Amino acid sequence: MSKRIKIKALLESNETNIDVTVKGWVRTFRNNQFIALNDGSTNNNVQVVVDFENTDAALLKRITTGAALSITGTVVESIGKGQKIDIKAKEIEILGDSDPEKYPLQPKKHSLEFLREIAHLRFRTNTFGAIFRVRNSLSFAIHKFFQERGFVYLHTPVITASDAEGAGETFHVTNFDLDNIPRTDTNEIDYKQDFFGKATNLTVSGQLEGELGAMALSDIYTFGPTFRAENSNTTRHLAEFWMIEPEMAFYDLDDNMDLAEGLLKYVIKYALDNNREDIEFLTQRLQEEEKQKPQNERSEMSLLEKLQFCLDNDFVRLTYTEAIDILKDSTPNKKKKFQYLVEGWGTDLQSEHERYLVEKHFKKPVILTDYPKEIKAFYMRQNDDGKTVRAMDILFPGIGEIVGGSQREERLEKLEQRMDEMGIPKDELWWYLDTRRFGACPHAGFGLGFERLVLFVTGMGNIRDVIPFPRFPKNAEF
RNA sequence: UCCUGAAUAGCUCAGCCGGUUAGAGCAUCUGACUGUUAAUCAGAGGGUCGCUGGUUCGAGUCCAGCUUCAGGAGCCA
Repeated sequence: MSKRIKIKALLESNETNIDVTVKGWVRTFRNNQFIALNDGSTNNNVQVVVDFENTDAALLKRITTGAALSITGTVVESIGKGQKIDIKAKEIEILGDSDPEKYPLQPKKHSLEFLREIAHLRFRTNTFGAIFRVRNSLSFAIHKFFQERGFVYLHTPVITASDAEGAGETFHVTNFDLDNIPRTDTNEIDYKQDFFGKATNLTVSGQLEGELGAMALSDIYTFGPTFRAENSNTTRHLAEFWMIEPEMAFYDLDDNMDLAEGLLKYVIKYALDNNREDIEFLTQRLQEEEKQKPQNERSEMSLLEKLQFCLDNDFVRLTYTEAIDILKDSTPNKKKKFQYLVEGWGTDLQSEHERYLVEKHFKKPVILTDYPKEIKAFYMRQNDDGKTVRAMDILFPGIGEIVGGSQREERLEKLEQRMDEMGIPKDELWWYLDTRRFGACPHAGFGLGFERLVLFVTGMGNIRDVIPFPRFPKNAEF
C-alpha cells in the first residue's frame, strides 16, 4: 500500500498514473460508483471511481455518507466534467461504518441552527470546514504578526482573585461542596476555607496582568480564553471567547491605533493569501444567503471585496465628540429614525449609531477615540480637558466593536483618584498600582475579540458559528 | 434580562374560519438503471403536532404558563 496523501496535496499535484492512498469521510456515494471523499484538508473532494461490477456487494453497501474509508488506487484524468482527476479504486477498506438511518448529515443544505445542535458533526460540512481552517489561519497569523515584531507571548492566569476590573459578571471558581458551603459566624460564605483561601473567578480580561509584563518586557500579548457570565443572547456575544490583548510600554494612543490597524490588516491579508479557496467558498455561501433577503438589506460588496476594501483603505479616525456632531446632524437623527435620538454630549453610543457611522456615513472601519471618562474604565489615561479619556474603539461593519483599547493612566495620583471616584478597591489592586509607583511610563494596549474577527473574515452572521463549541446562556453541550 | 417571532416526519416546510384517517420535497429502505456531480426513475416505511394545564361536543389550530430556538436591544470583545 502506498503512503497516504492528503486530498489537498493530491488535487494540487498534476501527476497521473501513480498509485496513491487517500483516507477520509464519504460526502456522497453516487450511482453506486462515485465516492466523493473529503479529509478536511480542503473543501474539495476527490472523486473515487469504484468498479462496482467487480466489487463485493456487501462492501458497496457499507460505503455510506459519513463512513471513514481508506482507498488505494490509480490517479487518472477524469472523464467527467466536475473534476480534473479521479482515483480508480483498487482497494477499499471501511475504517468506520456510518449507519445511514441514523447519520444526521445528508448531502443537502442544512440550516445553521440545525448544525449548531450537532456541533460535534458540523465540522464535516463545507461551510464549517472552511470556517475552522480560516480560524486556524487567523490564529497563526496573529502569533506571526507579534512574533515578527518582538512581542513576548505572555500567559496570563485564567483564574483570578479580583473582580475589580469591572468588565462584567464573572463565573465563580470554587471546590466547595455546593450543598454544604462553609459559613462564618455572621452567615457569610467563608471563602477562607475555599481552595484559594479567597473568592476567585474565571478571568474577564488579562489586561491588568498584561500591563505588569509590559512594564519589564516592553511589548507583550496574550491570546487565550476569557469568560463573561453576562446573560447575553446575541449574535456577537459568548460566555467563553478568545481574546488577544497586546500591551506596549512607551506607546501612546496613536501608536496603539497604528498597531491595531496594522494587526487587523496583516491577519486579513494572511487569510486571503493562505485560505483563498475557503474564503471564495464563504463568499459564495453569503451570496446565496443574501438572495433570500430583500434587495435593500443585501450588502453592496461581496465578502471578498469587503476584505480587500478593508486592506486598501485607511481606517477613519475621529473623536467621540466629532462623532456626536456627525450623528446629531445625520438624516436619521433629524427625521427621528433612530430609536435613541442623539441629543447631547456624554451618553454612550447605541449600536444603531455605531452602525450608521460605519455602514452609512464612512462606509469603512472607524476608530473612535477620546470618549467621556464616565462611560469608560478606570485605567484609561485622562485627557487635559478633564472630561475625556484616551480610549479607542475600532468599529467594523456588521460586527460593531471589534477592538477596545486605550492609553493607560500611568500617573499614580490620577489613577487613584479615578479609582476612588468609581469605587474600585485600591487595596485589592496593590500590585497593579505598584507599576505606577516603580518606573511608571506611558503605555497602551487593546483587546481584540478573536471570534468577532473570525466573523468578519468568514462573513458569518452568528458568533456561535465561528467557535467550535460555543458556550452561551443555557448551553454548554459538547 | 427586555422586545418580536418560531417550535408539525431524520432535514426543510405546508396545514385556511376549531371538524373524518395530519401532507409535500429531500433523506432512509426495496427494486431498476449504471460516467455520476445534492445522479435519475418506480414503490415502501416513517408523526406523543415542544411541555403542562385550560376553553370546547371536538384542539396541530384558540387561551395561559413553562422550555428551547431565531432576530433585535442592553452588557461588551
